[in-house]
Amino acid sequence: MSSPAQPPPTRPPVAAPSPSLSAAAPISVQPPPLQPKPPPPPPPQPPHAVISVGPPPTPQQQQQQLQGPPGHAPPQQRPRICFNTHCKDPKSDGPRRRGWRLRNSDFAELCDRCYHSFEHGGFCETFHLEVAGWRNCESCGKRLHCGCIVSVHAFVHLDAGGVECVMCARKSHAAMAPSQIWSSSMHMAQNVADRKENFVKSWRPPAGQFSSQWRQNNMWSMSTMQSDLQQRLAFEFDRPSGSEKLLPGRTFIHAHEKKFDDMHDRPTTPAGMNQIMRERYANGHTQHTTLDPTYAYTIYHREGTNPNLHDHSHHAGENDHLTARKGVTPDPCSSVSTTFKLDSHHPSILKDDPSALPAGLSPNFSSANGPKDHIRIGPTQQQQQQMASSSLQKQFYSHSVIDNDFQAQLRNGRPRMDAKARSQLLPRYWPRITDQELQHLSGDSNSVITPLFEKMLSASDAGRIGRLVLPKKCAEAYFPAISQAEGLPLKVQDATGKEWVFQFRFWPNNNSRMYVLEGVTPCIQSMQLQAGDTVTFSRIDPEGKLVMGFRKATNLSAEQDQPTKPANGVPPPPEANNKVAVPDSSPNAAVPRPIKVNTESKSSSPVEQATACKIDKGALPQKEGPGTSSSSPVPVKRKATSVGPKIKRFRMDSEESMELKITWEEAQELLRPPPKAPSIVVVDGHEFEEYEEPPILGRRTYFVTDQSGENHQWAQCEDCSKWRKLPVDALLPSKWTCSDNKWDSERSSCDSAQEINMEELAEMIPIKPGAAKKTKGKVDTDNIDVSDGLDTLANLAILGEGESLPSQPTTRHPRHRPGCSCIVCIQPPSGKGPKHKQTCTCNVCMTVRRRFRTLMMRREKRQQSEKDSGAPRRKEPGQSSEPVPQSGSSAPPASSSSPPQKADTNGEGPEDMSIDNKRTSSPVKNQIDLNSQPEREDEQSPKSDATRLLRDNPT
DNA sequence: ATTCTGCATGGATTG
DNA sequence: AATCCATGCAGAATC
Repeated sequence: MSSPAQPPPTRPPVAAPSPSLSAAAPISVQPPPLQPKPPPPPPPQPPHAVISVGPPPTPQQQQQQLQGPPGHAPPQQRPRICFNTHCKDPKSDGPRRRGWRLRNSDFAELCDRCYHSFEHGGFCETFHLEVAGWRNCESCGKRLHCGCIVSVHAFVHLDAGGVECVMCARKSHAAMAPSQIWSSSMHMAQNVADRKENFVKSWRPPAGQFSSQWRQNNMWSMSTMQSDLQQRLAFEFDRPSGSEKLLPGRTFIHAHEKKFDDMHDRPTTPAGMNQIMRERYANGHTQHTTLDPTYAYTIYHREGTNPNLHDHSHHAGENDHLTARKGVTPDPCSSVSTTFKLDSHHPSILKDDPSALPAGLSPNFSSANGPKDHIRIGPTQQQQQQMASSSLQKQFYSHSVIDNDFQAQLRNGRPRMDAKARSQLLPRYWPRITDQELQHLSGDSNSVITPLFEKMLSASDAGRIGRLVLPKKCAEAYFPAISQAEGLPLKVQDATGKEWVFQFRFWPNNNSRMYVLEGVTPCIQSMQLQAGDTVTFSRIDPEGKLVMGFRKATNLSAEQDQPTKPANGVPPPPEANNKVAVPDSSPNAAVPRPIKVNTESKSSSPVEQATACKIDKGALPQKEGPGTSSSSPVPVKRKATSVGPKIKRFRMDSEESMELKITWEEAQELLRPPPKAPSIVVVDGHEFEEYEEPPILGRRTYFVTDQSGENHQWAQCEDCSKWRKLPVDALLPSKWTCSDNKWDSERSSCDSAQEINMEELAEMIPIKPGAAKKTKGKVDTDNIDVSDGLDTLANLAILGEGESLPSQPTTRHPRHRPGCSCIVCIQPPSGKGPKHKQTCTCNVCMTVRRRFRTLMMRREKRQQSEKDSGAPRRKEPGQSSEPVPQSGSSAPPASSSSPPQKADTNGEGPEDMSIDNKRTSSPVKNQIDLNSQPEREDEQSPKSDATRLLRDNPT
């Protein structure tokens, strides 16, 4: 079912995100049983504590909010300090009124004067006039403040950049979308039954799972509604400074929501409903001037009735029914519109997108407890709600130019969906899409793209099985609800606009479910994705299409390197590899975006940033990197942990691997012959040095040729960091101090001054004049024009012409020093050019010769051994476990039993060195072949050319 | 023999 | 401790 597909004829062509967010919505609603214990009263909020870090409002607090008319004095225990940092008399007496909503779900308490300013929409003009962040509406030119929490919802971002006041945004949207949206909504409302019928053809939920059935239905026919609903819900969260942040309030909700993650078993209780209502009231979403409070109540009630996230996407049919019962005009249009305003602050709402309505009304009315739940909310509550909503609205949403309430909603509303989603989903699933990316990918400026989630492909996901495991919460939140394992086909569009149909299904697993998308192989392959790459799922509204984008893993590091984008900062440049098909920008651009999607480096919110950091740093090391949440101005209540161990795996190329790489290279440079003098073995008239011990890591030195032409090497004292000039042949241990300077008694103490100053020294060796100590691991390999590293140099020599060390395409070897004329130093990588002479005594050549001796000796031993044993075929050196006879005084197998790994394999070395090269094997290498690379090692099997050459050319 | 399918297992992560 | 989810595995289906 992975074919790019055509949706089943009988099914609506939507792979729309399901009520999921609905999931989000219900989630926000807390069922009674899970009601949190009333936390201790929040500590007094400092006047400037706009970014509230306090605990989320307790139910009691919420209740207070509900009961007390907006604008009324807050509880007495609260500090009577005006929240407005610019208030001239923050401690003035008088009641405190509720201003904008804080990120902790609470409300800024303002003195009477500031409140009035806020209420009349002149807060920013009054208090923020001198503050940065003022822009002009692209349409009407009106000045808009875009830099504070108060005004965050007074404007919308345009797809093409710039901002527009909510009024203009509303107008423009109304002009372009209504009809279609409406038709969509209406259509759904009218044909729910039919659609359901169609849908159910292939899937019929078990009896009693009505809600699921609805959700299913919604998937096909009400994706738009759903998405709208999701967005709407998303708006319930505050978005300070225009960026998403993890709100304490949300966290609070989240904590409870989590208990109900499983939409399949989400309890429905009156208490839960009440909770929801309180919350909504607190959010100021309840009513609206254009709304019928009753209707609003109904909506909430429904939601509360069924906390199931997916229930939000219920079709209009139910809504109508409910409406009728509530005495609300069943007019779809009005209801839709009303719903929108009531429940959502979603961009679409701003645009009067009716489609959202159905979604909003979706609550699972059919749920068994639904009706009862409704009933449980007594008239008193309703009244309270109405009052509260009404007043709250005034309080919070009265700044609008045209429609104060509306604008107020915008201000205080939040793309809850995203925020909520994030609160629900593990950070590793948070969509990390930048506005620019989304914009870039969004061809239709009218579309609102809402990033849903992303997932890094595991080996299994990217494998040929074609099954993409979906994070459970993501699947349940954004994909259609499924009650049967068979699942249902899901239509997904990729970045190129191509549509694919996957089978969205689940497997029973440990009393839970494991959601998978089947048939993704073709899509994955078309995107050329592999394990470690990331796929992103987003939704395009109002179409409600699911869009699947991707981001290549290779980009991760780059992304991670990007600086974190400030909350209101300029969007970072698009990531080249990010093919996220979901332009989110839309949401961002056209409307207060449900989510500031961003991801790590581009996170705009502290939380995101924190997460991002974690992803970055942690991601390398993986997920939970060092918590960076500390940097967040707001206490992040959720652990911004996880990026997942797998991610770590995939990002190994970053810091850790680099660290390893450096160490590796350094190790090569620092190899020293073992302290014990080598034995001299004579083979075929050639003397060979044979070391019994493996090489050691010595101290790094720099070889220089002074003005007089004399060669020296410079080493730094471990203790005092002074540099000492040493003879060229000095081999230093890894830990070397001035006291070990046996070559210069005058400077054999750290008390002795350095022979030359750092500036002079810096001219000779690659050190920074000011650097007392050079970090070992930070040595720039490019500057390693002088240093030692027998193995490296030897390999360089051995590799000979036409071949250079894998990562060091240079003609210089670690032992290189000015004036060195060895082949390694003078010969270009191509191998062409002057050959070093047979009499060359450079380190390279010497090492090569040494290796050659070892090899020859070994070979002789083997031959002798074979002769003795009569073995027809000699064993490979590496396989020989027999003790190697010592032909010389003590020429031990310089390197245990391993074969000469790196004897020249190309046989194309310089003529005079060719033999040596071909037959040389570094004793060092035999012990520790730090130069070797897996690939090369593979090539150098016991039957390697080197060995063969040795056999064939014993001389 | 290979691929598909469904489920189980267990390490990793979260609460 | 509970949960998630990457992966393994066995049986079935298909080539």
